[in-house]
Amino acid sequence: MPADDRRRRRATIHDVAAEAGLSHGTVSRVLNSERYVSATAQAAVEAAIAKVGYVRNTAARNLKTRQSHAIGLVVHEPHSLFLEDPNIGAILLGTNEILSNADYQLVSLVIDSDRDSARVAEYLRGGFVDGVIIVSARSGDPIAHAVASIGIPAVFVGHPPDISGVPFVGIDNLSAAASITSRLIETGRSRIGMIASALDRDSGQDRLSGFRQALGARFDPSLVVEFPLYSYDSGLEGMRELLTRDPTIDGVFAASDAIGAGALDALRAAGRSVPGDVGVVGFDDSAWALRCQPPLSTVRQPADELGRMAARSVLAQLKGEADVPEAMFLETSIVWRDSA
Amino acid sequence: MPADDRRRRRATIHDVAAEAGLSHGTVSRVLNSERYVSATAQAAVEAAIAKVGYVRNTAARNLKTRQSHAIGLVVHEPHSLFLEDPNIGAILLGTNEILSNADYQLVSLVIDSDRDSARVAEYLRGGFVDGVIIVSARSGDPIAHAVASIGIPAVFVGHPPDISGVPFVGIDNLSAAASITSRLIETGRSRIGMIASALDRDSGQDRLSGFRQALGARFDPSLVVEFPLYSYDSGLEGMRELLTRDPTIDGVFAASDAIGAGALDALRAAGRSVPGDVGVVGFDDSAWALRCQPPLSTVRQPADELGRMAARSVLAQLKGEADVPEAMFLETSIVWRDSA
DNA sequence: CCGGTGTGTGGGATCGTTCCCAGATCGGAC
DNA sequence: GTCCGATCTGGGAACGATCCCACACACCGG
Repeated sequence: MPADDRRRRRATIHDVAAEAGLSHGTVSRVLNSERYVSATAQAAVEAAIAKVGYVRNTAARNLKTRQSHAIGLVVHEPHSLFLEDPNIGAILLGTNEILSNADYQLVSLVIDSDRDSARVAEYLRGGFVDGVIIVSARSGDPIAHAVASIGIPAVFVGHPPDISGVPFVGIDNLSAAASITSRLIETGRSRIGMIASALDRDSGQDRLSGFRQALGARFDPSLVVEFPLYSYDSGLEGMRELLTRDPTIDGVFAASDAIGAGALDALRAAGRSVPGDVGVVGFDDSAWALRCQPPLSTVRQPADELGRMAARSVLAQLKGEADVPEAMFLETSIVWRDSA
Repeated sequence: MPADDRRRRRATIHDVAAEAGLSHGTVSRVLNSERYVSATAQAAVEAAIAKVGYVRNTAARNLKTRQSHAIGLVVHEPHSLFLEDPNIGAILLGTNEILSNADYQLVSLVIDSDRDSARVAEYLRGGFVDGVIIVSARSGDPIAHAVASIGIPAVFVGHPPDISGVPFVGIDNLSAAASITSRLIETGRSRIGMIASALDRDSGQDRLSGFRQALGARFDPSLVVEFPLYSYDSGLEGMRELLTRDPTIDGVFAASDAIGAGALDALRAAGRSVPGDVGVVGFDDSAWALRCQPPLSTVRQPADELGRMAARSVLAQLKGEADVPEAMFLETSIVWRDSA
């Protein structure tokens, strides 16, 4: 391909119109599959598009329609956890699948500091995105409040306890946690602790509540330790602490698989066998669960589907659909492996 | 904030001009920090911008300048590995840091099938991005060739063996591999194998070559197994195979930390102690290395800095800088832990 | 035969920038 | 005093879509 061929002006809607022997108005109508286009015109335009190699100029479209055709995915997590947490990746992939099929672009916005937070809020206000999907918002999250005040279509994946009126998709963390805790009880464990996490989020709170609910009268607050992050390190440290508080502990509910993996390693280091001496269960059914020694029993949550649902919800809001549900829950299930 | 305030037309350059008592031309000059703007005009415009809350309309700018102010990050990996490989995440974060500071938007393009490949090539041709950063390209990669033919600014992170003339950033995989293999020898191992991977990429090839070079005459091809993916599963399976081929094996170089983690688990399952019976070393210094039992000795490569360098290179090309270096290498170092 | 409704098409105005050209002002050199 | 360059400013013309209005035509019922 010669150099000047590459640099050649890209074909516009007018070139297509000229090639098809029609007006640019008609071409535009075909492009947007509007009504009132004859079959012959349709065919002529399509042929012309193929012939001149036309690709729509997004900038011009965006300018005229005052839309960006982009959706922001706000992830409020440290960069390190963004890489480590497989749920976030799965949500991202699911979201992207739906959006790219609908001709929308996904823009990831990671917030790791207050400075980021202000920058992202500014970005949202600037009209760079038509809608937002917010993952793992904490209570008091400035972005969540900014979104509510800007009034742009938004969805939460999980939802902060202090915001209402914004749709969200999620799972029933409470019953899932209660359910997996019950099975820990049923397998004969009597001294059961929990390594809780992210209590400033609904997921963290609800998992703790479910645990408490399942144990009922047997609930012992001294057997609950709490850490801010759903990370391996939290599990390592949390398990050490629990062993100190009560060496006879024989069951542990880890608020995430990463925490569970840390707990298993801490137990091994302390010379306890799993599931012999101590039963351990996790949450997420992420890659962590499979790679543990022994593999972790856990709650399976459909993170990719969560992402898809969230994307569909913003798109529906964008289309102005009236009946966008405010709450959407997805089913979870328990995967029973060897750790309990 | 009342509802109609929210929906109010966004301020344009003309509103700023009116507020400042100047022309829109002058405002534009301030916005783009061009020459020939008086200090008073500058100040007046800045004050007006703050007052009316002006944010530049990207669509209009992009339309006029025929640029998108976006850079594509093409990752040629299965979705699953995209989530699992911490290097890719670190590269993404580094790239994003530089680009967002330079007012560019990062667009991630994951290729997981031939269909994706065609879609992405079309996307690049469509002018949606001004430049591309290509991660983990394989030899014969259609996107890499498409980029070369479209003639848009591009950089490889690592580089495919069959492309030249396109800048790339990378590390010296060969000497790093040779170096870590040498220390395996120095600690007294005599039957040393390797779990190689990704031989269709320069990184995979060079790590194997380095291993071979370090062993010299002691190199035994029967102690090398090879898998397509740098994954945990490759390590698990590879180690089992090596143990079958030679039960007296006492040293293993895993081509990545994920592979190393798999190898460790396979060794444990086979009842071998590490580093007692077998010494294991990895590559990457990713989160995997720290979480192994025992922690993995490995090669540290600065993946985030790789991403930053790549971003800087595309930006330099975009600015039309003449002296953009074609090859950029970053230093690696060896992290000595307990596994060897 | 006429008015009304439903289709299909053409072409102008518009979105909010950047770019460029024309003109104004100001020194300094001759 | 004149000329020339440098500095600064104003305003018109794009960029390439979408949207809307005007118009042409077909068909139908009364």
